[in-house]
Amino acid sequence: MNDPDFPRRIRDAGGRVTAARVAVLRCLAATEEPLTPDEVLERLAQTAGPVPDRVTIYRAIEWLAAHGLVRQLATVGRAARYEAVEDRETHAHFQCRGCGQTRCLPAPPPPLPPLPIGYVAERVELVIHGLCAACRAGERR
Amino acid sequence: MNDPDFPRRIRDAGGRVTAARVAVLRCLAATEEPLTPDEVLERLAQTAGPVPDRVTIYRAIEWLAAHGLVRQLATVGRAARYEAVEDRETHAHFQCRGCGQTRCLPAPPPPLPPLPIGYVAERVELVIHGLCAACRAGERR
DNA sequence: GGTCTTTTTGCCATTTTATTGCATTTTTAC
DNA sequence: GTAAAAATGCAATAAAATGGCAAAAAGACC
Repeated sequence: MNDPDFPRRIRDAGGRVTAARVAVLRCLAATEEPLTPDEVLERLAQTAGPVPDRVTIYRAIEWLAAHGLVRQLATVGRAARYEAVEDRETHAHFQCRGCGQTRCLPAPPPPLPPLPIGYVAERVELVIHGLCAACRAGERR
Repeated sequence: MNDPDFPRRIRDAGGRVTAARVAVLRCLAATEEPLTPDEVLERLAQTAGPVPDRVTIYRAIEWLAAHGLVRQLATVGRAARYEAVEDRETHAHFQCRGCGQTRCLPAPPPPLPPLPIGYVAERVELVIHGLCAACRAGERR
């Protein structure tokens, strides 16, 4: 498991420890599925304490992403989705074309194809497009 | 190689053959890299003939995607990106975190991880996040 | 704890990307 | 050529994200 001391992780990254950053990081770390900024806001709104402004959420996520505590996923939806960076095993992302939901799946790390010269790879992401159980049941067949 | 008879492919998909659909499909098929709707519009604007409205481009892409002639990629950028569906060899997508550009790379098809029951996979996409040669040179090191 | 400096936040306005409604035009079948 | 169905253009609207700036909070120092 990862160190759940979010304030320390933020301080170690060289930033100020603010309520918004801690709340956003905790929210993303506590969630199974990657969330959009608005989904983070919704969840924080249901928690005790003051709710940060939407713009603050965006900026907190931006800062967390720039400092490697959170990462943005490749998605087909309109809104960006983020997940906390944990050192759990590698995983892929399933994305439902029906409801747009994204969820993590355990998966071995895929092989890295050769890149053009001068290019550097920093991360490899496997995205499985398809239909989730609920959406499949909902489609007329 | 693929059949370049775009009107026929559109008719075979069960739709009307319109100038906008043919132009959008041809544009995407003629381009190395996946394009955003606005990039498609830019390119069509530089071509001879009447330029379709932006909304028409959106709707043409939507129709083409719904009928399997075009597909939307998983991206981290703000705008959606599309590529023509060709039966060329499988490929991955490289996405530069500097300039946001997306390009195709030849790559073997990645293994499909097991899915939760009830889920169906329709496509697997491999996304390599990193820096392109130009952006890497631009970053201070 | 009090004071100072720097960073972050909240609010408002704005931009970018995408979607909807509806009258007009185009496509296709006959 | 004509009629029915579908697609388009235009204007308005929605959704997601960003920028500017004054007020507030965090951290460093005493």
